[in-house]
Amino acid sequence: MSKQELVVIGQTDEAGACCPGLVSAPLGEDQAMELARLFKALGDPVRLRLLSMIASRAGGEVCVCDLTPAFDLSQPTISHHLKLLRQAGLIDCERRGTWVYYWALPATLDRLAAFLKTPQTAETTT
Amino acid sequence: MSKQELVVIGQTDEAGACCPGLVSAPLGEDQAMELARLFKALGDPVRLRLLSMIASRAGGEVCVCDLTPAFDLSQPTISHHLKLLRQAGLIDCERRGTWVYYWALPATLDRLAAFLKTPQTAETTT
DNA sequence: GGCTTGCATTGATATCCATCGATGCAACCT
DNA sequence: AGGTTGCATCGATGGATATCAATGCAAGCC
Repeated sequence: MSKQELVVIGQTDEAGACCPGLVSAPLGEDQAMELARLFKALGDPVRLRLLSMIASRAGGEVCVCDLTPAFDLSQPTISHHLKLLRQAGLIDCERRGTWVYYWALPATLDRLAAFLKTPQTAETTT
Repeated sequence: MSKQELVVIGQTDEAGACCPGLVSAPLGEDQAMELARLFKALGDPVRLRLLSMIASRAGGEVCVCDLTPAFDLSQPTISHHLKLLRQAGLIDCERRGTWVYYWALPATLDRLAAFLKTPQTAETTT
């Protein structure tokens, strides 16, 4: 039997607080749980479209009244998905008068992107 | 320059380039559905750890017999998660004699990373 | 105050999913 | 052939989740 041992390398958090990358070392349980929460928030087509509509908006902000009619879903359902995206730290919102405006939090997106990136392209970040 | 020399299998998209990025333009329904399937596969801590264990392995391959004992789960459950990762195009496997070996498909990971990456992070610390 | 609009919350429900034990199947080993 | 090991598949089940109608709540308007 080829019983090899998978030793979890010490999570060397160098220059990055949480996770040095999916490929660099096996994930610990805690990190996996936290990251899975983020990816789960992206694992729905409605939420992906919502996030994309918010993040790609030129002014950086979108009113909910501009998001809801783009879907064939009820208003509470859209509100529910926006809440999940907000709880995941992907977007944030603010009420301004009658309307509520949402904007994207690119730090979380970049963190996930860095986590997924395989280290085959050598580059130097500032 | 800096042309990618990797043959990206998953990008044989007849409708042109699949997804230029989450931030560049609102996602269509079809693209959102396909990408959500991928992110959903990553939205589980067990699958994230499995993928990390596979992708971080030096030789590039891991035997299932090395993966299963790392979890407090039954063998069918691990097999189920591996199947989902494989259906998502994140890993692939091959039977060699008695054992089955899994390896990562970095093209899919890079595609997701590129999709999440924001154009340029301009120090957004409000 | 009373009415309307925009959005969030609640409660209910149908569907999905992670997990398990049992079983099946392929390959190796006497 | 018979037995054993490694892994996948099946069927069942409890918990999570996406969705809706109804309702609540804040803000503007009459």
